[in-house]
Amino acid sequence: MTKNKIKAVAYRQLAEKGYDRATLSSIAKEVGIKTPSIYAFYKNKEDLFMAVYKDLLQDYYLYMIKAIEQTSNKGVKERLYQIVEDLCHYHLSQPEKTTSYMKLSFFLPPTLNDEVKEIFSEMEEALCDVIKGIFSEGIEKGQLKKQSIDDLTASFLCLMDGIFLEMHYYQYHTFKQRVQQVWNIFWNGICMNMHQRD
Amino acid sequence: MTKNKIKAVAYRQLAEKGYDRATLSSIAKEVGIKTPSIYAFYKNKEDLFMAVYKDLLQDYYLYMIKAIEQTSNKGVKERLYQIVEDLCHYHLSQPEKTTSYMKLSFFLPPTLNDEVKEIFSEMEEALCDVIKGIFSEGIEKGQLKKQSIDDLTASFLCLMDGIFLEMHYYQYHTFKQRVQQVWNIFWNGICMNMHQRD
Amino acid sequence: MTKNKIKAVAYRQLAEKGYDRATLSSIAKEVGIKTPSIYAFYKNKEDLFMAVYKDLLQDYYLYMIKAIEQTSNKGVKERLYQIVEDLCHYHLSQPEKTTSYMKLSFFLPPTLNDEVKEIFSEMEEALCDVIKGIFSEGIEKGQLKKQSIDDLTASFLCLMDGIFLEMHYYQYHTFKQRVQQVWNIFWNGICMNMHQRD
Amino acid sequence: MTKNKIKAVAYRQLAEKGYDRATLSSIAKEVGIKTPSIYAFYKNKEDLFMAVYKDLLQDYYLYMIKAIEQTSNKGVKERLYQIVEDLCHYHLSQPEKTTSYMKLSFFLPPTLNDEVKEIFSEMEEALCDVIKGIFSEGIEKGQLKKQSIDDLTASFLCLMDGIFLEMHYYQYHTFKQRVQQVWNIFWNGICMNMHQRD
DNA sequence: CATGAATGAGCCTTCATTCAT
DNA sequence: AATGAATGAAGGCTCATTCAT
Repeated sequence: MTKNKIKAVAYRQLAEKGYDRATLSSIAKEVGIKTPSIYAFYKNKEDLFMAVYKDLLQDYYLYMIKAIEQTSNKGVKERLYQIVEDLCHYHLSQPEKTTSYMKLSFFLPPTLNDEVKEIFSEMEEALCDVIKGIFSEGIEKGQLKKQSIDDLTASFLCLMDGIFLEMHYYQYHTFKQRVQQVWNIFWNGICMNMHQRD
Repeated sequence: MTKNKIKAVAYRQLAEKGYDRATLSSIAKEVGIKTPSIYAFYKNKEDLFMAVYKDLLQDYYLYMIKAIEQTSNKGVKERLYQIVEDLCHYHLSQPEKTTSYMKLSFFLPPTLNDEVKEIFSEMEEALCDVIKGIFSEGIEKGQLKKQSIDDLTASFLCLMDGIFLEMHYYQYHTFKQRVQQVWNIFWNGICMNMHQRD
Repeated sequence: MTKNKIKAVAYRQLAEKGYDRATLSSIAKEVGIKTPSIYAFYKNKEDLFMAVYKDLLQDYYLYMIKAIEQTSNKGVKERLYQIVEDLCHYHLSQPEKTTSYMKLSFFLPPTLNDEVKEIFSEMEEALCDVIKGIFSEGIEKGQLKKQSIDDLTASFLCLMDGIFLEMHYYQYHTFKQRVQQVWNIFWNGICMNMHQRD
Repeated sequence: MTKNKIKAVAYRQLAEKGYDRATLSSIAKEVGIKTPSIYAFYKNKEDLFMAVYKDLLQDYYLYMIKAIEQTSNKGVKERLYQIVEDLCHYHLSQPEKTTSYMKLSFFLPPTLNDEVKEIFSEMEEALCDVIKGIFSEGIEKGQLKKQSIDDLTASFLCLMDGIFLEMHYYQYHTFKQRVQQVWNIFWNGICMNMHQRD
């Protein structure tokens, strides 16, 4: 279906060049159609990229939610670690998506901003809820020190953001190593360690 | 001096709109000159933004180095915390610089990329060295657990990156709170805590 | 067809004003379209004028070759004279082409130079061959004095160049007269004149 | 004297790039001054190039007149040949002047055209007169066949134009050879050859 | 004399978009 | 559904020129 091919290319070029340099004509050329044909499927450049953005966000969201749910029968530590792992895996396995995602975050054309931000907020909230649930459980079960759940969540999300950013600077191996360390330190900071952290 | 005014405006618009949308004509208009006048001072759009970028990087670098040096007589914990504080202060006190800085990181026009990356690497290396020094000292003095210094440094930088990214999403108050938490957890993960973390 | 109309106008303006002053916008205006429309047909200003040049050279070449071939059943003197006549006729009947042709020779934008020169060389070579053939025949038949064919050809081409240049300076009548004289002198210099030149 | 240096550079660049591409700023750069400084010496770009053109024409004219006069005690053949030689020498020894001269002929900015043409005509007339004188003498002395002096002059000038144009296409050696041949043929066409041409 | 600063005019080019086919 | 043709708007840039210093 041409419509999807257009979206896919738009999305690839968004990652590569950003919104402004991802020209409708360059997209058309890569798809193998003429520029005006795009208008048969999308009202606008804005419209096209709105579709791309929505896909992008939803894709990430669905992936994370699903990944987290699959760990529901594991312990708190495993679950949290799994989330970090999943985050890494998601971005590492499709770096283009990640780049798009970043450009999306920092470089939205003003018009798109509001609508995208809304979707973004909704998603974040949902993800937050899941994570909060895990922390609640951890505290209830005595695996985590008693702490404000909101604080823990915020802290965890911050860690994920850090990792997310670093992914850009470092190469695969270096990156993996760093994730490991940050995780250890994080976990040791929040877990209920009897005499010693493990 | 017009030359500096141009650079300042370019820099403000870079933060606001990014490289592509920071038009020479829009810059000229804000400065209060006509577009071709820019060429009396800068060879190019690229040239102008190269100047902006160099300033940006150098400014940040000098600030951090100086800030760190001013803590040289304090203890390890204080020094590390101070660095985090300084990072925050730097970006919070001049959010435009930060935004520029981010756009710079993710959205360089291809030509500028190499030269900027080089400057960037040099700076990062210098910063790294300072931080490594602090960790060495901490371990020697028995304030930190014995750990690979490289690992500690990497971990600390990752934390700073996370904070850096978060600065964008959250508002002042929320942000400050999060920094606090991340810091606590980080410190507790690395310090030589006798019986209890403080 | 707009594409051809653009080329025709470009060609007229090239003759009138030369490459630099033949602005895309002035061409567009004369054609009755807006400047960017030109880009629907030609990639570039360079591209457009490349097309003009190629046409120009080919047109001249085809005309001369055809004209020469039509004299193949005549004597050497008649054939050579006919070539001179054809050259004059070609340029006199469409002076714009000639002017373009000259500007082309002396004032090519550097980029076009190489490609055009190549075409030009090919053409010249082909024309040379035909003329050499005529001289060979003339000598074999004893109508011309024995002389190096290469020299004769060179000499004849020089004569044509002279005429070509003069066409620019003088008005029709004067010019025609001069051609006559140069031809007489040339022919008398090369023909096998018994006692007297005729 | 800066004024003359400017003219010299203007003249060199005219030869190299033609009027339009010989920018005031590129001239200034080569001279080693700033663009507006040119206006201290010349009212205009047009004014500057008018000066260049006048020099060019006068230089050529003076050279030819002087060269011809120096042969006044020689025979007709020698004198005519010497003129051809001088023409060649003039252009070959300073090819830049020649190129300027040609661009001047074919590519004058419309404004300059009239004034330059006038100077040009005056010069040509003066040169014509000298040549006519030589031919008159040749006929009177019985060295040349009786022919209209105007025709002979026209014919000779045409020969010079041809040579002038060819100078552009061919390299030194080839060119010299051609000149020789054309000259022979020309002379044989006009001289009073008893039984045989020499 | 020389120049730094500034500018109006204009050039080539690209882009998103429209519309008839 | 697709495209050829066309365009308004705008962008980066160069040029000749002016003017105050």
